[in-house]
Amino acid sequence: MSSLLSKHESVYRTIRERILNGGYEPGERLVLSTIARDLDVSPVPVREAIRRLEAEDLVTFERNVGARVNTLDDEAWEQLVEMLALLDGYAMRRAQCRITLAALGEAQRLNDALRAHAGGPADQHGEVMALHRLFHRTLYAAGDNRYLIETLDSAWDRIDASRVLASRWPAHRLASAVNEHDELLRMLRSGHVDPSELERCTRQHSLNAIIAIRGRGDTGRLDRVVPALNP
Amino acid sequence: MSSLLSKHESVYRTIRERILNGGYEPGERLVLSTIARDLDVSPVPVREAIRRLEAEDLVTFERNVGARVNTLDDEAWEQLVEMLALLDGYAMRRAQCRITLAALGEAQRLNDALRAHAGGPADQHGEVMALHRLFHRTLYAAGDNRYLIETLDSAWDRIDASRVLASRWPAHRLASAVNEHDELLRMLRSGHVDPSELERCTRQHSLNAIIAIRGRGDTGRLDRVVPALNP
DNA sequence: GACAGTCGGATCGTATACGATCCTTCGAAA
DNA sequence: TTTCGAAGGATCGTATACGATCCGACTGTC
Repeated sequence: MSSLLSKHESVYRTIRERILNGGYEPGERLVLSTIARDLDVSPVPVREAIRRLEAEDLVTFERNVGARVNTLDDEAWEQLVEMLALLDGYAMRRAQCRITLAALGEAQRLNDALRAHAGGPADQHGEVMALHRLFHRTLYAAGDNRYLIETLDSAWDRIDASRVLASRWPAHRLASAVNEHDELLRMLRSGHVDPSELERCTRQHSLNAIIAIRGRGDTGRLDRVVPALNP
Repeated sequence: MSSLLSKHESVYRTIRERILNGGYEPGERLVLSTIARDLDVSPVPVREAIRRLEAEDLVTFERNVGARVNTLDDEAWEQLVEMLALLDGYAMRRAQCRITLAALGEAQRLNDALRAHAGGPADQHGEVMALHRLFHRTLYAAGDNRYLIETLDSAWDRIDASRVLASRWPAHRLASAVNEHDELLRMLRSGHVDPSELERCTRQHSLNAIIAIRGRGDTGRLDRVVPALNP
């Protein structure tokens, strides 16, 4: 007789879930004994769960003090997104010669669903973020490199946990992003696009999120170099 | 009265060290109670250490069975190096406009030390690998993006742990790598190199390691496209 | 000889207990 | 009023204990 998940595993998933969708805020303290009582387990499996979250850079643990949900200042957030842009762009390059028609169709459906939200009520931010992440995930999963996918997922997790996009993504950026997605899908389908060019455009699409959050405006275009983050 | 490190922390470092430099082989079992006795602590901090190593993808833990040092098959190894090439190339691009003369000099010294090993006895493989990794680390640390650096370090760790380079790096590859390093340093110093070009060449340098291990030969050149891994 | 079933040792999983550390609070002296 | 220091509570850190699970070996049957 055994449950499917060990206690440590289910505790891990529960805490992680709460961090990612705002149940625990950035900076919030995670007290072992409190969580243990809350989830009806002893502190031991909770400690193990927190160690894993620490290794994933979702929480910070200070000896004899305890754990807190990580916060991201503006500079850290931009550096993280910059890495995500890099990985996403390359994953797209790999996807170009591997993606199936089914995956392309799925991505198109997700982007159409996103378009339906553009200009809509701002209180569906959670759904929009989930759709947007799923759109990208569908594409980079087609790139079929385990390490790229894991690192991308991990980066997205930390971005979600930071609540930066959830609280500061400008509403008008969504429409631009949807158009850029369409453009990327066109490039994928065409079959005649230089891989380097596809990678460059995909990277630029992600970097545009930084520019939008910085409030420098938003080109919504991939076909020219926007103010470069790195000359 | 307290020691500098908690037991869990020092256990973590000890195990990690052994995994990285071959004290524990890929595939080897890590038995909690044995390690605990060996390091003179109770099994509890050992479990925490193993959880962290699991989250770092250095070991795999199976419920009710135990932990093993991770193994990398050829395909996984190539995918990991491919990601490393991507990150390293971009870190170099960032470094181009940030690196100091001191860091450039340090990198040159490390590469000169590497050159001194080329053609030398093959039993100094450990030192060569350490120098090589340090050379790259000096450069991408200059890129000054915390996430790039952490992800690169983590990827190098897993590559070291796999023992693939330690056991299969062809001796002749070292001389080529040293020349490529020189070429990259020249590009960094010149100040007139297109950032995209620098990134491309740096990426290619890392990808050449895959080609060398595959045994397809080794161009030792960065100025033309070698048989592409991704068209 | 092949196979199923049972037993036992090895190992993991978690609860509990208790000492160690930190941080806040409160009070007394300057 | 400010500062120093002691006391107490909150919380962490680790050892120990013991039940649960897995796996290999042994035995008996066909």
